[in-house]
Amino acid sequence: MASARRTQPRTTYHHGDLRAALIEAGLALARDGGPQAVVLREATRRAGVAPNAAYRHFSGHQALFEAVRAAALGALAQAIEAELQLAEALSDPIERARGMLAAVGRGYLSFAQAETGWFLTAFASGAFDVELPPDPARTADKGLNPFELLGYALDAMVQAGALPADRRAGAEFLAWSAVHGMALLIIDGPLRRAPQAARAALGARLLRMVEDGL
Amino acid sequence: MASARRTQPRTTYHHGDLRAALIEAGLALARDGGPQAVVLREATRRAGVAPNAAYRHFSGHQALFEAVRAAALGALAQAIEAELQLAEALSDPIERARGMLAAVGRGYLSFAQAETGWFLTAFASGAFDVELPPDPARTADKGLNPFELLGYALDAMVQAGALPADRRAGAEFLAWSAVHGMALLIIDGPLRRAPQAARAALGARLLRMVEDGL
DNA sequence: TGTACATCAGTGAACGCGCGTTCACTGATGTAC
DNA sequence: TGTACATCAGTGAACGCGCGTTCACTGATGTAC
Repeated sequence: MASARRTQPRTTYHHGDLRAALIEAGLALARDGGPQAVVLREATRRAGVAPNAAYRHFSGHQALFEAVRAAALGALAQAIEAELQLAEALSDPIERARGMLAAVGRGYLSFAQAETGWFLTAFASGAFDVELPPDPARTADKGLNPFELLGYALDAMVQAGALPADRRAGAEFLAWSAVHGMALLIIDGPLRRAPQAARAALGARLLRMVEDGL
Repeated sequence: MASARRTQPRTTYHHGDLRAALIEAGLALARDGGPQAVVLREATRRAGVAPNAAYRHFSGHQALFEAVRAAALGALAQAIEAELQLAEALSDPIERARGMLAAVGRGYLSFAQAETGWFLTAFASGAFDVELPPDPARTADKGLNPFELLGYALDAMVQAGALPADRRAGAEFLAWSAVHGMALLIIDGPLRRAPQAARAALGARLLRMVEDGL
């Protein structure tokens, strides 16, 4: 079942960059197994190394997991930022701001569907405490985490006059709730078997609801 | 750590109602440990019975878990229905319908906070397939699951003219997304440490957003 | 009403599993002189 | 430039853990005659 799929055997005694290799392996495990699949022993197997070698680089399983989670969160940030960039190019300020908010939502929902394992890993218990990883390859350009990107879009809404300033406070939580909830309905809930088109339509409707309702 | 806390030893060889006792024990485990804590061996320990005795009543761990989950879902339905009943007493039709929708949301959010373990168990992977348990003690009066209760409130909205009929279809998913997402932000997300008053205020604001945005 | 016996609900002991983690170790690296 | 040696990154073997599950069994129940 859990095939080892280790990389080609090393020729050197030292690995080179075991820490990165373990995170990479953990990321691969998370990708198609979610948080539960991030298993220290399997990560070392894939890195072609004895299980206890991991303890040179992580204090234990928990520490490895946190690193993997941070990386997954970084991947989500990158996905959102990619969507965001398209919207930021718009010239009309209001359209631009609205587009940005929708982009964050769309990026979030697409990522949840395209990278379900990472998504669930990113938000495994306690995930919201996690800082973005300093690794520039995984941190998106703006250096913001997904939550902060949402705030960024909301700020743009206020600046453009598309959102009354007195509704700005706490608006992240409302928008995030809606989108996060729908992501879970899609991943594991009643929308699990809904066709892609139906999901997309509901997603768009949800984003409109948020925009109107904020 | 996981203290056995078994009930007083049996005097009879036969247990009496082991099936119910195991579900009850599983429910207790879920209550303060979430879905992960529903462990077959521990449930038998608490029922004062050998581990394999469970196999007389359940095909395996999975089947026991499903039963526990169904019961947890039933408890949520009951909590929602209790809120719902208050709102149904209102005389003005529009106020009544609006009150019902808000009641479902409030019931959902309160349950998530008051019975976090059960809440997470009810929505553990694949939960939405689960039928309500036939056990009348756990099934709420209307015999509807939480999702259906939400639909019931939305129907009332349409009947009262508080929601355009053409927006009715799929409205469950939008409302559910918002409320479910906020429940998770509260349980495990950035609102984890928010004071109770702040949560309640955000919850009310979220429900208003849903109502306006639907 | 009493007895034979099939059926049912439990017991006791053991299994293999894969995990995270610890121990004492060895091979490789790089720095001081 | 060469050598001694501290330091670092890996190895190999083993641990205990608790789990779900299986096996052959025994005690209790209830039904047929």
